[in-house]
Amino acid sequence: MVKYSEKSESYFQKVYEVVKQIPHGRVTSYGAIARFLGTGGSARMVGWAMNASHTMEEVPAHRVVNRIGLLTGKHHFQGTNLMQQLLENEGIEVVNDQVQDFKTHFWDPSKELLL
DNA sequence: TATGTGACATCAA
DNA sequence: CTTGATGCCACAT
Repeated sequence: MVKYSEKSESYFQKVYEVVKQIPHGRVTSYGAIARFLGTGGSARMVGWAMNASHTMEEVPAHRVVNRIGLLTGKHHFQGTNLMQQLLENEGIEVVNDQVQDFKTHFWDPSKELLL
């Protein structure tokens, strides 16, 4: 059972903010977000935050993939291929649940966002 | 307080 | 190159 409280205004909130700031047509990795937040090794936490994201706010979790550009969390979306559809809708080529030219579409918050 | 969990990341063999 | 094992940290029970 992974259904938790509705509001976790903490680390999750920070993750959401970063994810929301992802430019249209770009994707990032959990590790990049985690490192940007300063937690670094808590990349798994980012994914966990995403888990709650779809139940809390409208966070473009489809723009967040693992470091190899694999849509690991697509099963958490409503549809089976919803995540891929969204990415393709933004001009990102996705094949076999994997982002093509991931390095090209990659968006590093610590570099692009620059805080 | 302690234990379990997670949509990852990284290293070793 | 592929597979396995470990670390990691925040949150929930």
